[in-house]
Amino acid sequence: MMIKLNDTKIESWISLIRTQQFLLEQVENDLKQAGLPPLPWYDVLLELKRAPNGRLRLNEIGARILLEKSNLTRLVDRLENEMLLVRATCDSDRRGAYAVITTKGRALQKRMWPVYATAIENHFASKLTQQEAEILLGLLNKLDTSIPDTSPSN
Amino acid sequence: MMIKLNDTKIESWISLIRTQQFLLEQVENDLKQAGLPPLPWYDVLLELKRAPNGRLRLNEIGARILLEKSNLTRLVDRLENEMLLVRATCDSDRRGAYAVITTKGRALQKRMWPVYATAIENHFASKLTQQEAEILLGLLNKLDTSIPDTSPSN
DNA sequence: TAAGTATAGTTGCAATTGCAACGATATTAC
DNA sequence: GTAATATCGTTGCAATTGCAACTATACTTA
Repeated sequence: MMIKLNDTKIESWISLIRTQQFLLEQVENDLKQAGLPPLPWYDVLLELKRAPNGRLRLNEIGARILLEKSNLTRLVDRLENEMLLVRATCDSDRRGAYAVITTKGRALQKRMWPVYATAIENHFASKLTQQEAEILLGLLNKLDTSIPDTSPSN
Repeated sequence: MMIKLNDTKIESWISLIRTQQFLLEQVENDLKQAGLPPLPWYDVLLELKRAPNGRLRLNEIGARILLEKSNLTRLVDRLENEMLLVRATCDSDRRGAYAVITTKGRALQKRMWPVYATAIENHFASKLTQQEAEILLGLLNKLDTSIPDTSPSN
């Protein structure tokens, strides 16, 4: 069963893990240097901002960003404490809760994006040509048969 | 400064983050299902196994696998508690410590590899042709100008 | 409609992480 | 040689994560 697993494939697996970890650290670091909160905050705010009425079930957020539901609960807690979003009850399904982005939340998302974008550019995008980025994207898409899609993230 | 950052590049950035996170979760999960410890344990054991005399400065381990030094200290603590390695003092630099893999440590590494390899095959390698893996590796290498190298990992 | 099962979100707890401070050496510059 | 500085590894602490248990509500099936 391991017949097909050769060195190149192992190397690219390791490289995928390490490179992502390394780049993510750099980007998180840039955010921190700029006095901004970590990336998961951005992810949540962005998803909310994009959603109609700036509201999404916790549920749906969890599907978009890869996050355990208990961790999401607490991430939302933190954002709510900072008044970046508020929770709203859901009438159609009373087990559920909405998260609704606030003006303050929208402002923070807006403030984070240029820093995030610059970090992506510096640590990632500047190292690839346009064509290479396309190829990379294609390969990554082959790898995740089951991940929710990812549209441009500003 | 953001002139060059277009949607394809953003998408491939996001996809890199998500895909790696997703795949890593799957692989960690397989390890756990098999009753085996998490990947960082394997990484340390593998580096030690490869090193001459099965010994490495904590220092050097930290350089090979991406890990904060305080986290490494504690990871080594855990492995030492399980007697998978032992610490040894370093005479040439008395601030430092060696980690030395034990027979039990070598055995665990050997036991983990087939499970890890199968997981890599199932979640990653099987989704790429040989040629695609090579291209991916090439692109990833362009992205990390500064990561310590990664040779085949069995 | 009642019983059984599934799902949404929360909570408690233990394990892991990240960060800053520290002690002990090494290294550098004078 | 000695003071200043840097590095190695450890520790304390706060924040984050992962997991399992739990409450409340929804769905399914008979």
